[in-house]
Amino acid sequence: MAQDDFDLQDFLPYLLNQAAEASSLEFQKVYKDRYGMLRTEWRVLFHLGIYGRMSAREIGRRSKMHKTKISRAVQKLAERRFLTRTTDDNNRRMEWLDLTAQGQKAYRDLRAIAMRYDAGLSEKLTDRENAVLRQALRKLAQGG
Amino acid sequence: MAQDDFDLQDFLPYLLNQAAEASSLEFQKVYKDRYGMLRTEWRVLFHLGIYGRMSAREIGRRSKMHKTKISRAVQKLAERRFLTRTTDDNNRRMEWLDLTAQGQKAYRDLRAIAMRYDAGLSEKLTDRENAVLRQALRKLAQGG
DNA sequence: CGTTGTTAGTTACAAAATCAACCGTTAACT
DNA sequence: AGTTAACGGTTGATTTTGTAACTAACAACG
Repeated sequence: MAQDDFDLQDFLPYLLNQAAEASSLEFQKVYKDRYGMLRTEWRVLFHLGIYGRMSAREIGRRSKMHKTKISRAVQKLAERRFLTRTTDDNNRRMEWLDLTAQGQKAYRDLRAIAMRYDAGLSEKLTDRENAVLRQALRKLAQGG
Repeated sequence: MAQDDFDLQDFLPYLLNQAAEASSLEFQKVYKDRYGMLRTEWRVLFHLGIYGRMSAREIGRRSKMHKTKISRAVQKLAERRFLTRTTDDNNRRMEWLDLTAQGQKAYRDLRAIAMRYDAGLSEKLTDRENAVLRQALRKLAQGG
């Protein structure tokens, strides 16, 4: 009984959010239940796993997460021995973050799950939809 | 200096989230600064504005928001006289939610902004990308 | 040097989301 | 009717996030 020609399902910010939430749900269960991680935490883990050692600032630049979120995620990951922090000698404000062996292991485990999970999502879409979707999302993610 | 063939930018849950966040940012500013609303609140407002009178439960079913979020959003919107609540005579557990004149006005104002904003986002994409994107997102949003 | 500004990261406090337990009402079954 | 379960919605405690103000280290400029 629509009273209106505007449709929430066509409003991109809403639609994107619905899709994002629906499609993170199962993966969230894994990193949460199996590793007790938060979204921020697996993101930091993945940045280090994929790109190798970097600083918190650099993770922020790439992920657009706020520095306080990252700071707290790093703290927790360090407590749990998933990463180590080493202050840089030339610039003692910054720290290099490295995954420990344990961190690498968790990363590889989660990565495998992520890949399978992503493949499962892709199956819901045609090849063309997959290609165009990812392309379009990248444009939108850039912001501006 | 990737060490890895897995790319975060190809992982749909991540990519969707990046796009969702980037694309809600400016709209958020509007409903927050102009109406002091939370995301949950404009969503409730929009559901009532678009589809007309309904119960909190029905909003939850459609939006997949948790009932506590909705309950609190409804409270705030009622306090601010954007909607009224009427308990159903045949089932006194439930309430019918209706926008007040003031609520309708806020809705129409925000809807106009949303439409312009959505149009702006669409301009970043080709027609084909727009069509395929929305189609694909709807599939993903359904979950399962 | 000394002041001022910037950067990398942390902390404290307020705002919001989550989770479980809770009411009052209705439905289902005996 | 009497008991139990389910429903629609609320509340309170805890967790997580967001915002601002804060270190400590460095850089730039006089």
